[in-house]
Amino acid sequence: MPKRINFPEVISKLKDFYSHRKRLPSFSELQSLLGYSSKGGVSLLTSHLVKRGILKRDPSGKLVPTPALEGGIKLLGTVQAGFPSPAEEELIDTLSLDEFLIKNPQASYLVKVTGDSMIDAGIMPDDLVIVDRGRQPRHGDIVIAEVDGAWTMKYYEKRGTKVLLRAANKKYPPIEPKAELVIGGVVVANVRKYK
Amino acid sequence: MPKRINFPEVISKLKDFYSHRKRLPSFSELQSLLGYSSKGGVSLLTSHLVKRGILKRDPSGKLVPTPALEGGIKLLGTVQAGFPSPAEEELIDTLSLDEFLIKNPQASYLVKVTGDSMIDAGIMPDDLVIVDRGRQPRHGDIVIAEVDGAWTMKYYEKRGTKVLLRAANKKYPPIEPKAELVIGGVVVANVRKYK
DNA sequence: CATTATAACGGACGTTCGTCCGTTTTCAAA
DNA sequence: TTTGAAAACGGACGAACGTCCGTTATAATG
Repeated sequence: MPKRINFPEVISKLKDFYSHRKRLPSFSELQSLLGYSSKGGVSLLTSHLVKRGILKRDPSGKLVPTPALEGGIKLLGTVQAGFPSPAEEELIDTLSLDEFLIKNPQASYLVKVTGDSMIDAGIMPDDLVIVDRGRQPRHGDIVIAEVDGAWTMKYYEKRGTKVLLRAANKKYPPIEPKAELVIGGVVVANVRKYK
Repeated sequence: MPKRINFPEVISKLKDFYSHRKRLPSFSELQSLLGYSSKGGVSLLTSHLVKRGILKRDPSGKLVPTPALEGGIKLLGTVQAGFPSPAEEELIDTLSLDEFLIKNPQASYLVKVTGDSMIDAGIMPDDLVIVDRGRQPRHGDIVIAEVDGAWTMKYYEKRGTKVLLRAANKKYPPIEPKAELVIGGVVVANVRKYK
């Protein structure tokens, strides 16, 4: 039996388990997962993981995962910084895109973009935008609005007491809504998946 | 005591618990959370939640959350479809951005974009790109590559046996790497957060 | 070689967990 | 009013859980 714990391997197995099962393994599951033959050993191991910040204990003393386990993504500076080697991976911060992009999960929706009316703002056809409908639009926001019975995406701009809806594409003229302006929500993020 | 279960309220409380604690509540926790005075009642309730697809049971019989609980985001069609009312929310599919965008969590990184070299591809300064470094670049992919000691983002294009790195901005001329071309990874997604 | 610290073993123990089942309450339909 | 179905109560039960602790094994140090 070895004396050193292979942390990268343990962490990767934990990640695997958590991302597939959406819960942490119990001690006995960890036991067979990692090849221990006693629960005591597992107990020691988990205390190390807590020290390292891989796991933590919630108010009631139960083990819960930290962001490091939650299927998130490692965070880097800018491209210039280059890429980390596997050895230094443990130092890197992990981030959940869901939590990062979505403030109000209950009131947010993912909508596929059609048309090129916002292309100059970097929003292209087939992109997905995250729309928060529980948010008051402010000058400069991109909003989903109902215009003449159809829903479109536009910049929301205040001109004195009036409101102007402007596309990010010179092909389309700005719109000044007549009576009532129905806002479906504010675009809080744009997401594009390649391939 | 009522006879009908208030599912929206139960679901919202479950979401709350899961998104904050990263685990499901135990039966006794559910009991006090929902104001039951017996575990039997909770047991009945959970079986309803399983039937409705809010929870499910994993191979070992333990309760685990479905995507509907996992802090994900509701999925809609295109903008034209308009917005759902709270009443019909239960029907909507939920999606985790992490799982949707990231195939290889272990080998993926989030990198902040500097410069405007890919602006015609809709990748703007301060966007975040998800880079998968465990993937072979193919013709047309956007890659992170080391050119003259600096890391940049470019289209990866095959010209016969040679490789051309091309920016999505006419201001920058294409680059034909001389000797070795170091690829840091393939850009698999682009993410922009507003405000 | 002797010393020391860490890791794992192997049980014992008390607690919590979730299921089960008979009973009671509530509501709606007949 | 009677009947039936669904929801919750209230406990009992066995199984699983995680902690604890003394012992043994391993490896690094000097």
